[in-house]
Amino acid sequence: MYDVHHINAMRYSRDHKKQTHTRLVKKAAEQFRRRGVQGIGIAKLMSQLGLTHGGFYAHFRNKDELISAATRQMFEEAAARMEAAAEKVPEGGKVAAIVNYYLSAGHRDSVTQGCMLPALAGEMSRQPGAVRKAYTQGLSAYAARISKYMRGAGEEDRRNQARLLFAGMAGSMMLARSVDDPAMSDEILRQAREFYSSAFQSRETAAGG
Amino acid sequence: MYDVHHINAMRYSRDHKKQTHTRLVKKAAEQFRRRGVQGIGIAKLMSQLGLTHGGFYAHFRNKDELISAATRQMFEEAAARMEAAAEKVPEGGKVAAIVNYYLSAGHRDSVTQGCMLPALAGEMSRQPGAVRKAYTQGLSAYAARISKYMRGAGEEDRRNQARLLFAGMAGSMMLARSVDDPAMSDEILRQAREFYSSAFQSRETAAGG
DNA sequence: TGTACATCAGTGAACGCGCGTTCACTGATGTAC
DNA sequence: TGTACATCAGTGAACGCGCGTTCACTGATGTAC
Repeated sequence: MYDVHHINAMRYSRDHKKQTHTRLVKKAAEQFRRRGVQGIGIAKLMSQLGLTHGGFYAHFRNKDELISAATRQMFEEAAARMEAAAEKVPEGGKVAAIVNYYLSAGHRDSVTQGCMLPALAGEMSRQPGAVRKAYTQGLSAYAARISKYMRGAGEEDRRNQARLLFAGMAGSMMLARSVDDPAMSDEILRQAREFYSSAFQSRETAAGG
Repeated sequence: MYDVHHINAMRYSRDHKKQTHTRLVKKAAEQFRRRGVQGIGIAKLMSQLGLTHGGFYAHFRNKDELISAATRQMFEEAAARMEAAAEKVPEGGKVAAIVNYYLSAGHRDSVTQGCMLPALAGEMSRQPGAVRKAYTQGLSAYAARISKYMRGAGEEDRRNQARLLFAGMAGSMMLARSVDDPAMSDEILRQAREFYSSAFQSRETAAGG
């Protein structure tokens, strides 16, 4: 269904532009998390790919479209990481594994690779409609992918549990990152790990699985 | 201990400048929450007070000092609101009152008057040292003022409980504000109210009132 | 009571800078013949 | 195999704009005499 029918005339390899597009979205996803959506401009972003700013508009109609694409990318990345953390442990420990991974010092210290919620959700309420739409869909998809590890009466309930858990963990991570004092930051994470892993037990544990 | 000794030569009333200072901090606290710290500039802020931008530097050395002052103001305001919500109800219901107030649609819809955490904590980790210091102190003072309503073995434990509760509620409020869909937003708040008011019971209830 | 002067909160032009966006262009490539 | 041409990802000058900050100034006031 791609436009593969008129592949003719290209400067670089067949899918060079697609690769540039991908690199751009990934770099944006990193930089937005590190500096905030307003904290990094098109020119700086493009120069970090070895390109100049004018070329940006061959890939996106405007900055908001890039923000939307980066938002989808960030949710997708984070969901994959959470699944990876959960898949490493046996049934019954999966929620604890997710909580311990999410609320780890490693996750705190790698903002550019982590969940977007602690870094960017506060700014999302100030974004234009198109961005918020992409964000809301991304968040729902995120909760849906985590739901399989949660306790709950049905799929919808499990998704709500996942959303509640991630909202809470995002709040604690946000505080752990914003605070001045490293010891306080560690304490915030430690207390949150304890609280959330006991409050949300694994689906299988609860079911006796 | 004020500089009241050389009160001479003044255009307006005796404490006119102090009043302007106060108005400026309050307006900044509103606008920062609504638009983000980078979303409102000195010129716009001053013009909202009927003043011009140049006068700003008679009140603050730079924008960061205003951010610090506004941060203290926001924590102070929020703490007072939480105490007011708690004082309205009898012993045993105070944590529930705080949770229900914090996670209300009213609080969600009045960003400019609400707790700064859902609106600004994400940006705080990107602020310069002086701002983060004021923020960290403000947060600790906030937790200390709420601690009297919390369960816990000692004062430190109760402060930690308050911080954990507010981190979690801030995360849920942040999601409720960022999401596109009003029904989803209401659901996020409803589920969070249920979860946090049952997870954190009042000090007096736990102690047997 | 009347005049000269000092005070200082606030004014507004100017600064260098970075932003998002537009657009005429370049030049390496694949294709047609 | 060799030449002319079409393609198009990326270039870079230019746009209008808003930012934080500086600084010489203004003008209403209180004080001194």
